[in-house]
Amino acid sequence: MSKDAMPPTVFVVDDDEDMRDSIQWLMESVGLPAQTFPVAGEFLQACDPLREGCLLLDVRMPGMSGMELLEQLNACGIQLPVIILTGHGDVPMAVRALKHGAFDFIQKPYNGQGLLDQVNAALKLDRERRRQSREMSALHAHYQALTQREREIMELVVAGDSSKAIAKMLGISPKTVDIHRANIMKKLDVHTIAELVQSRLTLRG
Amino acid sequence: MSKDAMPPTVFVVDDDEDMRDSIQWLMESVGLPAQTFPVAGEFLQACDPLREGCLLLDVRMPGMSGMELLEQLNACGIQLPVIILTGHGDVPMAVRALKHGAFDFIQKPYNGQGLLDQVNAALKLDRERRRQSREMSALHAHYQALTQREREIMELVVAGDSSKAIAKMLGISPKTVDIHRANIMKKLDVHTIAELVQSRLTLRG
DNA sequence: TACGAGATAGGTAGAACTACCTATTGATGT
DNA sequence: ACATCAATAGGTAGTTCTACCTATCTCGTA
Repeated sequence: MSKDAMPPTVFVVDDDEDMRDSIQWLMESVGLPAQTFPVAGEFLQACDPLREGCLLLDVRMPGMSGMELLEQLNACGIQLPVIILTGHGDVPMAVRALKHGAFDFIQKPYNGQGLLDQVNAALKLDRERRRQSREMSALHAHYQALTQREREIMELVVAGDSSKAIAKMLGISPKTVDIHRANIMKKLDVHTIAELVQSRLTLRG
Repeated sequence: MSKDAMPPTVFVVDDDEDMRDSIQWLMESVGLPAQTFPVAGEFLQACDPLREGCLLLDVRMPGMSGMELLEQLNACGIQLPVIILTGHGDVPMAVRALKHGAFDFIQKPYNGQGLLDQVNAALKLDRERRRQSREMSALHAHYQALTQREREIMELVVAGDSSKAIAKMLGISPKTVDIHRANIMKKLDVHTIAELVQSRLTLRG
């Protein structure tokens, strides 16, 4: 089974074995595969950005703390939704976690159904993010197929310049600009200016 | 002085008069105008979306709670950055506030400089939001000038349909579609399809 | 009732775009 | 040395868009 065809997984990082086991049991009781790690570093090693899921993360642990791991994941650009689950939380810590993009901050002892609800919400968010990111990457692949000259001309077309105007700017024949335009449209698989502009704006402003 | 030319103001809602006075003193000591309210409802009445600033909000108060006010502001679409400032906060409350868009959640007794830092950050966010919103509103005003039929046709044009195709869809003459297109371009003050699509996409995805 | 706005539609002319075709030049890689 | 790709450019035909013009019909309002 290829990685991105694997089912969404609930990753758990907690130094307390009983806690890992009970969360794993809870998740699997509703059919959610869970994978547990006793230390943050181990998860970071094994972490694969292509794996779909969410992360249940303890804060106070030997070695790297949960907060550090959260910030590390941000720094790596890993978008996995993170639910902080801690027995020693306070308000400033919760604020800091949420400001760093944590999906939720829950205190132990956790409420089983409440935790499942949040896990499902987190998984839904991850699915949605990956769906959007897939749409982008298809466009992005096409965009990569463009030559330097084609990209240059594409920007001018998207900005609203006519072939004639572009030709004047670049000091080439309008005919050549038309050829480039045709190649751009073909490579990006769009058929009108409107679609071209839309796809360009979808790939960052 | 017109409302939007007024300086950014720090609004304070707290039922404790000493607290209001000390915050007001703190803000004015660094040249920030402050305006205080003893109850949430009073602020909601006086609240003007055009006034620039941020809101320092207590949670536990007679009448409407700070949390209710925060959610009320969201419901009204008022974007003012809100800093929750409370002596009786706990983790779930902080999580709830931040998830409802609060800018920060600070526990009393507050640290003077820390609070000022957050207030300044909140004011900066508000400035930035209003700058963007001003850019939109110029476009938006033009968009309001369009008739229903023109908007309908604009959507189709932006989607990449040709005049002929649009005419067929609406059961009218391509000529009429051209007339509408010309009116749209004139009213929105754009001169090419590319500009039209760009301005449309700037006004919501 | 008369006026203006909005939607409808036609004509004409020119500009711009699109889809085909061929062809040369220079760089890059096998 | 030969093949491929990128960039250049021309031709021709057909479609689409744009910019002017006039005109009718219907509504709601002054």
